[in-house]
Amino acid sequence: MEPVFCLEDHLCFSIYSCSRAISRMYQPVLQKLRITYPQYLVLLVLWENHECSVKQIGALLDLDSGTLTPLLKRMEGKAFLKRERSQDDERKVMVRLTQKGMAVKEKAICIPEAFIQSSNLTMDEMQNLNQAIKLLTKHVTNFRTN
Amino acid sequence: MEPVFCLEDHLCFSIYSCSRAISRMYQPVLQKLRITYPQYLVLLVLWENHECSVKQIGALLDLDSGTLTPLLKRMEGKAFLKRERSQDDERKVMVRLTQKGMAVKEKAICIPEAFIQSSNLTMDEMQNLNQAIKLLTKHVTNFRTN
DNA sequence: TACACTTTAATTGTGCACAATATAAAGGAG
DNA sequence: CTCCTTTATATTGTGCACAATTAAAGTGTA
Repeated sequence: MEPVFCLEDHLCFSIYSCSRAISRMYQPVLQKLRITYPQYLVLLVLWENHECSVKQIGALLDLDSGTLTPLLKRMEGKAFLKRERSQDDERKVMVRLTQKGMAVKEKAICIPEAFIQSSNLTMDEMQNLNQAIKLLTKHVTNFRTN
Repeated sequence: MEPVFCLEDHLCFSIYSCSRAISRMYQPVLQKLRITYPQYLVLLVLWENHECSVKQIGALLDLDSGTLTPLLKRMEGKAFLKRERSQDDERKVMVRLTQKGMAVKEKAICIPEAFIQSSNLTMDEMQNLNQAIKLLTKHVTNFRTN
């Protein structure tokens, strides 16, 4: 009838909807660890790079200081990490995991595993989908509406 | 090194990230129409079904009243729609587009078009990706972490 | 009819996202 | 060494998301 405005066909909607479905699926596990999904992403970054500036975390997760500053403060409040100004460059705030922050890693191992199981995808399908979506993100990001 | 916790390989992250990238891409166009992305989704629903209960909108968009009630009030405030209690069933709030709400449709035509262009995907690729993501959403939604 | 149960919205509270602005430090150019 | 620009974070304000609770209307059944 009106294919252009059919909700069903909106890829943007299925992606938006999928993203929320995933974080709802994660919720029970994350709640046990006393973190949220975006906080889990920050931990992923810090497990890979032991010390990071706010800027670096933002670049990796594509989040700005308006999101990260309060989020990191909450995580510091729960003793997952420390925030302190860099000595060399007073503009930078360096973020570093505490023992507790490093320790959650063991308990979080089930999270990517649960997702892989729930997804019902083979590793190949998963990687292909991942590549396709990353490419889409890249195109969408670089696109400027005249 | 540690494939399980590599941010790069997290499909959940690429989906989350893509979703935000898309709504940022839409932002300039949506701002001209004085709506947000979730509000655009509500309009998509109402362009298809002229009158809807809050419940029905929520079922289609997978959003609850905690999100929809204030969102719909804002849209009512901007005269895109009317909210009123159903006569038959006083529990239901029926939502109906105003002339203005219907009229935006013409101006919004560029939104799905811009997305299709920006995505750099053929119609086939788009539909395949859409199906894949919907299937993933379904699996993730039905999955219960023991 | 009385009463438990279900359904539908609204409300409350917390935590993102993100635009816009502010502030302070760093890094030049002259 | 100044002035100017850039960079890094913080702050403010608006609008989602969503869990949890409340309240009111409908339904079923003894």
